[in-house]
Amino acid sequence: MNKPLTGDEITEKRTMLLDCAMSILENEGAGALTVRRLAESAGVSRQTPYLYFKDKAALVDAMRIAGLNRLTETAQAAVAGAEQRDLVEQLRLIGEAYVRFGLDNPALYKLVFTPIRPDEPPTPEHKEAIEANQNVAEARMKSAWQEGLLAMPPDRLNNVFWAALHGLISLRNEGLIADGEIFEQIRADMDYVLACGFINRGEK
Amino acid sequence: MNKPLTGDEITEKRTMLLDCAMSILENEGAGALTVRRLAESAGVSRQTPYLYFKDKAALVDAMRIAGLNRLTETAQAAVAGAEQRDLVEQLRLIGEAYVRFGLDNPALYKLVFTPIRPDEPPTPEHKEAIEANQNVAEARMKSAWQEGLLAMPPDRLNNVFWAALHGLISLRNEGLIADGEIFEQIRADMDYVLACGFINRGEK
DNA sequence: TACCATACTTGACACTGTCAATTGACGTTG
DNA sequence: CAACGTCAATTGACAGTGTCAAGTATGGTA
Repeated sequence: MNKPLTGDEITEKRTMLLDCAMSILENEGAGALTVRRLAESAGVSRQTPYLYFKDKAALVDAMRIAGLNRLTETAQAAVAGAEQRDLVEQLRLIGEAYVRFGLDNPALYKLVFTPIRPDEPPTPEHKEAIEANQNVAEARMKSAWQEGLLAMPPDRLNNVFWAALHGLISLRNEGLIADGEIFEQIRADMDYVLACGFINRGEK
Repeated sequence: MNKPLTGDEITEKRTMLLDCAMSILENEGAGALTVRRLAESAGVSRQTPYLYFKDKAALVDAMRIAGLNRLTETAQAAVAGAEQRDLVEQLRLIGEAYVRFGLDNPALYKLVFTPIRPDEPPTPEHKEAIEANQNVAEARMKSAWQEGLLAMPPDRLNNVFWAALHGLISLRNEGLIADGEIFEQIRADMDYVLACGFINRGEK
């Protein structure tokens, strides 16, 4: 190979490397995620990842965005068939999908929400991915707001809602909540938060 | 020096090393926190820290616990003179101290709430420190619960309360909330969460 | 005075991220 | 058609990391 790569070839190899990195992260933990290990696992030479990612930090950033998008899709899929149902019920489904994702992919979840370079601001792409992620729940809340169902502005309710989920997942990832308890807990917490935000909840 | 160190000497040197590590973390960021750098800054030889901490992970664990205790003390100090005031107001003070701590010591805050070894459970000492930290707010909520002021069990309200704070601080640490906004936001969010948890809030 | 337990230091190693020089395969051009 | 030049890909090298293991030195004890 000698000629300049087409844009497609570049993104293809990038996603190939990203997938490899993802499976290393899931299967062997964050500690095993090293550039050399990635190169070996991808069947390329040591330095090749640097042709597609400026840094290791850039690689991890890309992983973060990919993980975030995956989380967004998971949440969207959770409400895919329930568009007609109660808004509160939809939010419950979203929250549950969110927590399940955090439990199923603890390493990825932590990676997604742990910035590597605290000094530098997040890239626009990253910011966009986060907004898309938050929007899954927030869009529902905006609908509810327009229908006059909400006791507080939707972005604020979404903050509290998301923060409560995030806090619970973090607590569990630190081993401070037993696996068995967390699903009841998340359900009850969601109910409380939503009860706080909605003027009158639907049923049961 | 040749004779066995007394327990006091050991803990003295341990805390000396811990303080050094803390100031490195604050002044130069987490990336600069290396064992060699710590040794140099403490005026001892490369390997000396290993005489007092089994691992680098053990050192960081100790820092985590120290930071957690410092946070606990900060929160306690925030309500020290306000024991007689409204419970909701006390919780506001605690929450504000909490957020202020997170903003003032972002590196330490992140360290405290980021487990290094996700596989191993937290040590008893760490667990104890976390419980003490959570207890600052939870004790107030238990009082309120006994006075019949709460709409939900105190531990659950505390979960939501703490998770909302933690989520907000994390968001800011990732640069997703501007510094100027966060204090109004935290205040409003606290009000909402407490309004959710308390049957009837105090005043204003 | 000789010893020796023990705090501390230095040597060494495997491993990391990453820069710089090298290689090697192809389309272009003389 | 052959020499070239371009550029993906590889390998060499280096500083820096955590940490084991061997060495050094110091001061109480026999």
